[in-house]
Amino acid sequence: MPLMKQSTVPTDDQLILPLCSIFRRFLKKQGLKFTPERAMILDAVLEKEGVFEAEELLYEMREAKHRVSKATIYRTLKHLLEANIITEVLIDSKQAHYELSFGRKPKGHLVCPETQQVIEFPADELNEWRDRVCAERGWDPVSFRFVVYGVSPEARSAQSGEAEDGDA
Amino acid sequence: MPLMKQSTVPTDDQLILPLCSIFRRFLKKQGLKFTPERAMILDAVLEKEGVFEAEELLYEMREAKHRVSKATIYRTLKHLLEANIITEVLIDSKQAHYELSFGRKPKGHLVCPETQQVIEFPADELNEWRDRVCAERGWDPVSFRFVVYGVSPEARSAQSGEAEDGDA
DNA sequence: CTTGCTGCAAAAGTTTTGCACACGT
DNA sequence: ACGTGTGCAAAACTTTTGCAGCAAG
Repeated sequence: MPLMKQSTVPTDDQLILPLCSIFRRFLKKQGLKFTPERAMILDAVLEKEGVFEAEELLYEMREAKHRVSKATIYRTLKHLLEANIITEVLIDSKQAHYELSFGRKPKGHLVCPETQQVIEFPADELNEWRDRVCAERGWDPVSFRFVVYGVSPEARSAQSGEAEDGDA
Repeated sequence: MPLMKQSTVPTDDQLILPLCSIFRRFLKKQGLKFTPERAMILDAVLEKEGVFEAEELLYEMREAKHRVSKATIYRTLKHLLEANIITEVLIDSKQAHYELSFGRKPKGHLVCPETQQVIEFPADELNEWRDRVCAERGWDPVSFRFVVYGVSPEARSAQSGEAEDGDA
């Protein structure tokens, strides 16, 4: 495989350095600083596959003996959002869920409330919807979220045991 | 167009009675009771146009001299969700937003984070997406949420005053 | 009557903030 | 050096829950 700049969707490893500098540049532009804590948090975010939560990051960084406070995690997530490196995924209203989004095509999420499963699926075609909906009203499109709720096979089998519904 | 039972979307007034009995029937089926508080909350929900929050209901019912506690509102909203009379609209992760959904076609939501505006738009065609996404993975489709984020014209003009971005 | 319901206030869970000190730039 | 950042713990907020008395079926 010959050398290529970064054309197709890069793997995680290929992503780490570019994202690091992108974040750095973003921070500098805002007059903010690139601290070890922020670097560590970005690293932790890059490790994650799919959706994650703030508390999850905190826990994993503690495991890895990295001392970062909850407050710093929340503060940094905010910057990562502004830098468009991560995105909020709206799964439930109780808690924020995030996902690495930099350089990736838009994704939808298939969620099973019973089992808490979250499956990602490609949803780039919905950009057309996004643009049309905005255009029709004179808005500038920014992004979209598409979440499908369903019953996963796992939930369905788990459900078998519980008689409940019976229609009127 | 010959006579039809209740084909088109009914107006709010037409909705009140049916929904009341539907809620009643739902409660009975679950062995729950139809109390004045629950009736009042359902009424308040029917008054709302578009998206609303729990705290909003509480406030408005206080205004109307209806004594209902916060706890009861939350508890009732939960039942209304189960009865499929209202739906959670996922706009941000901080707070739950609800919307009357009974007998209505699926809607999408256009949100401007700057101005807090929320505009509803028809999105029934996305049911096909929902079904396809589920079918491809052996899930049973339940529902979906489609939220588009954008900058509203109002936000754009408000923004004019603030110089900030300038690219690197 | 029996069982569930309400209100209150306290609890729980997530996210934010004030402050004193420490550290990138 | 200056201006931000960090950790900690307390605060802020939304939502849930335990309990004693009350009301629907």
